[in-house]
Amino acid sequence: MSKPYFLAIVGPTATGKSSLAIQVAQIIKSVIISMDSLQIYKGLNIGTAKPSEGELKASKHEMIDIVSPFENYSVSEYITKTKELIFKYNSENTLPILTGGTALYLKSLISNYTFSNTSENNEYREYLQSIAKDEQGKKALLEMLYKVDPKSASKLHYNNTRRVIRALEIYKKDGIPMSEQKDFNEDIYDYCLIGLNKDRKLLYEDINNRVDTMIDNGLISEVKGLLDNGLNQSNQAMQGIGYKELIDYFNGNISLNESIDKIKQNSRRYAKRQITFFNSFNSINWLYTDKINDILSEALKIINNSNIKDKIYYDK
RNA sequence: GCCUUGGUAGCUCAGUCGGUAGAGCAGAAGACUGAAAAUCUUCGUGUCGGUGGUUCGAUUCCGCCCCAAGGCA
Repeated sequence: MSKPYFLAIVGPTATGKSSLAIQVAQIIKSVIISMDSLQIYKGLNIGTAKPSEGELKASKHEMIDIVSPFENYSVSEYITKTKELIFKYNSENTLPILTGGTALYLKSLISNYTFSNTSENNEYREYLQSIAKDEQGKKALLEMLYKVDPKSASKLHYNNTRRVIRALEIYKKDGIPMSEQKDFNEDIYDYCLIGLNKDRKLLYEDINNRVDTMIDNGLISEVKGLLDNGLNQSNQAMQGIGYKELIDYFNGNISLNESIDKIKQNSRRYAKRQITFFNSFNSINWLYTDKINDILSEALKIINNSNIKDKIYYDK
């Protein structure tokens, strides 16, 4: 029996992943599964660079606009849903194309993280948070983790309160440390990974320009509208780049220009973090868009030489 | 033209009572298991404006020059 299979097109923001994915999807009669932690939210369109209506019509897209911006969403839910989609499309002899910049989603999928059954425990989180008020408290929290899960603790810095708390939360659930959670690290999928990147300087220029375009396209009124609907900075969806900075502007903390500069800066830093994370996947075929004329044919070449080449059906 | 205050890291500036200098921001590198566009870690050599002088030794004191801002004419 063959393994489930997919193609993924990844990379930092503003490298043309979506556009390439749509082109490939049309050629190999495929379907796109978005792999983006913010495009899942309804109403966040301009700031998340969500595909246009035309693009959404040109190819079938999954995992876009699937939750209300008032709700929280997690990797675990994403993985569960995406697995189902991969199985479903494979059963129809279709190669799904995962596209997006959320590296954790891809990593969780291909490492087959189980995430156990330890969902969030808000009461406990608040209690732990109250301990971590100052440096002493943060160190104390990490000490608590050392007592129950030294392996996880040794990998964490006491300042990374969020992760320390998460590890304690997992232990609290049923006494099994995070580092002992069953982890099926076997390759359960056949996949081909294509990464898009470009010269850092060019990438940063493109990011800056894209932010200006988003502003021209009405990002400010998009954020205003979301705020008018009752969202605020405490909503998970509003922590996205382009949203939190404009909220700071609307709250009167910074000027509009400062806000826009901050959006550009945070986008650049984000892109760098994405590159770092994706670089840790050693099976990515990188394409530098500033060095290659015909990205599409290069991408197709890679796919046709990959271990999923038998899963491509040009006509149906 | 004269007076005043400045000229130190990409930027804003601190500092050296004379022993070749350090913060914030920017930037770089990295980590990543139910918030991931999140969260976190590490990284600071630069003709101390130029040039002469004093000195064992000057970015620091003195002279002159250049540049900038403000004031007076």
